[in-house]
Amino acid sequence: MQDVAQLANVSLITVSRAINTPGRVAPATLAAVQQAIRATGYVHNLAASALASSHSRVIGAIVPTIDNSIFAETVRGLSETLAASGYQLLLGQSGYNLQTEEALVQAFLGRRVDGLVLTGGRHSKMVRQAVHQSGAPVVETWDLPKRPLGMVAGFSNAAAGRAVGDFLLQNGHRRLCFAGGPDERSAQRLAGLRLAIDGRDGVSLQVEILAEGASFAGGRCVVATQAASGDLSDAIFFGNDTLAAGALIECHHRQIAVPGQLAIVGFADLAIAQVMEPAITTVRVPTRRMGEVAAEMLLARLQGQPIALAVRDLGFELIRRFSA
Amino acid sequence: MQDVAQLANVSLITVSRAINTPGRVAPATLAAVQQAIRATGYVHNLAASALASSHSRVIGAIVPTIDNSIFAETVRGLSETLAASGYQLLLGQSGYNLQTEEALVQAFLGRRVDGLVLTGGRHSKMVRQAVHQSGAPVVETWDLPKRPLGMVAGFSNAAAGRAVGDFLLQNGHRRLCFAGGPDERSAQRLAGLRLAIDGRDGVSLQVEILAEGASFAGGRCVVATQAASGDLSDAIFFGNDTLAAGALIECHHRQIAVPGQLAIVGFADLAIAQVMEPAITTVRVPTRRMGEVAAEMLLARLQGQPIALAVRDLGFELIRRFSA
DNA sequence: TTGTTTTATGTTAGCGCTAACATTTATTCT
DNA sequence: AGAATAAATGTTAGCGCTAACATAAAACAA
Repeated sequence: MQDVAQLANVSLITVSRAINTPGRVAPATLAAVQQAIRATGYVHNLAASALASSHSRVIGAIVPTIDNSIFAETVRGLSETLAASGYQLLLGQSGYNLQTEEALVQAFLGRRVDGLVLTGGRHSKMVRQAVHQSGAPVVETWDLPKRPLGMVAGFSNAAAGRAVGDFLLQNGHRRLCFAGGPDERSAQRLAGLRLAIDGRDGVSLQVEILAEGASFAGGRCVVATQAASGDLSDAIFFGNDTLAAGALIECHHRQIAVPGQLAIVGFADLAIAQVMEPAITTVRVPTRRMGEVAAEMLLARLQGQPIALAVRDLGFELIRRFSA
Repeated sequence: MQDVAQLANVSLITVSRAINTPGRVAPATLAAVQQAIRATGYVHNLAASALASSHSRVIGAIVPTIDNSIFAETVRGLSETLAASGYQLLLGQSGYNLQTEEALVQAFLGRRVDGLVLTGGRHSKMVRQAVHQSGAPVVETWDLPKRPLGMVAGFSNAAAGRAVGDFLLQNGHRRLCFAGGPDERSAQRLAGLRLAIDGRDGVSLQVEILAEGASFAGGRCVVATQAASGDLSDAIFFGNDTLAAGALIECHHRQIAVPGQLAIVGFADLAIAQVMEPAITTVRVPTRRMGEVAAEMLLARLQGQPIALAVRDLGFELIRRFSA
């Protein structure tokens, strides 16, 4: 930076300003500095900048896993929106594990990230404390926590579960099954489903918790097990379209009519839900939008703008196709 | 840090050592410092640490896109291996765009990342220069560049294309079609396929470049177009299992026999390749392994270990199933 | 014992930048 | 024109940590 300043015949701080707030530098000076930057091949050291300004322009995001198309879309929305404002994304995967999340939050806070994006509303006590203490703005996504840590860009899993339940019951299904992953959001959807069932006579509910939250094999397995035991449900609500697609495939193999013998409802409205035969009835959630909104909220907060709505319910939509 | 030092009755540097190289501090002192850290709720400032030590413990990775399960697995391997060694992942998406890659590399270098992971072997001149000048170790993945930028953890797309070509020709297919994305690696596979065809009489090759590299719709479209024009190929090699699956679905709709009328080969061996009916013949590539190996190479280099093999060909495997 | 090596800890300076205030120069108003 | 204001630039100090060297204490050898 010294070299640049010398070459442009200005002081260090003017170079700094030319980089950070070009509007506050006279056009001629700005041009000279930019010229000098090009000539010297100077690369602005953001680590030093972060230290001096206590402002890192990095946002930390933690998702359960990235190889699940579901969260990948959220990450994509996040990273693109942030990149457009010169912010970078530090990515962590918690593997649906609160301990791991804790370690990641600690590491991110140590790096003095300007903000944090978390998945879901369930966190260890230490995380709640550390985040609070750090004062960094946080956005929780993929849920509508009762006791938010900060801002929220999500939807109600419980309401979605309830909507599916109502839909299934309205269609005359009575022997229901829920099959999802071991995570909190899945549990919320189940709770919503239970709410729909509550008080209704003659309705049964079987619950399958699958270790792997999103695999074809998991969905196949649920149908296979039920079919083998001769105890097929009327309808299965899966925590994921991938599971639902797997189930559908198993139904083809066993010549189980869908939705005739077995109705299938998925979740997330992944591309595969549309192309399966029959197309899968599912719940569309604002996967990508959550990432974008989370980024926007963070960005606004960092620019000192007051956030009108700190908790944004981005909603969901039951997409009725042909599998239920 | 001052507080911690005072409470533990040691100097600043001893606290620093207790954190960074606990082995070089007497056990009793270490315990005292750790106690003090807990008592004060001290969070080590890694931004300052990075500045002082010029060692950020951050690795920057750039993939074309993350919502493609293909790269997501690589990112996952990367991030998990890095996290295990206390390194974090700064993630960027280039959108298959060299300009965007350039901007990201610049930003990452500005943050003084300790290493860089890039996808593919094609980069703008500026990127090559900047990376070289920065001296940061780099790993290129998903390809085996002729003129590597640094280390490589990949496989030969050309060889994979050639293998598919040989396989298709051996099976008597003569009117071939290649359908892939607009990226360099896809082009390499096409080049390999052409090598297999070269000099053979009576073999034709149609090429379709799809804007969206991985969608069901793209695959369907290719088959639909060919069928509509009454000019169906014998075999189509898709750049992606998602495309291949889309094609298969369109074949079902149009009652085109696979592989009888049309043979289909995919790429990547995604989960969907196994569950389609018929199961898709594809090329398995070391998706996740590339991320892990890239991380390991970087980590080794950063610890000053000499890398035995700077270019690692992780290979591929033609998985013969029933669609070709 | 005395000198030598090893181990543990401390002191000083500085990583590369920006905040906060100070100063200079240009512009506006009466 | 001269005072008042605004715009552009500069000076100083320090962000929180660690490298490099310096020193003190402990362990060892002759």
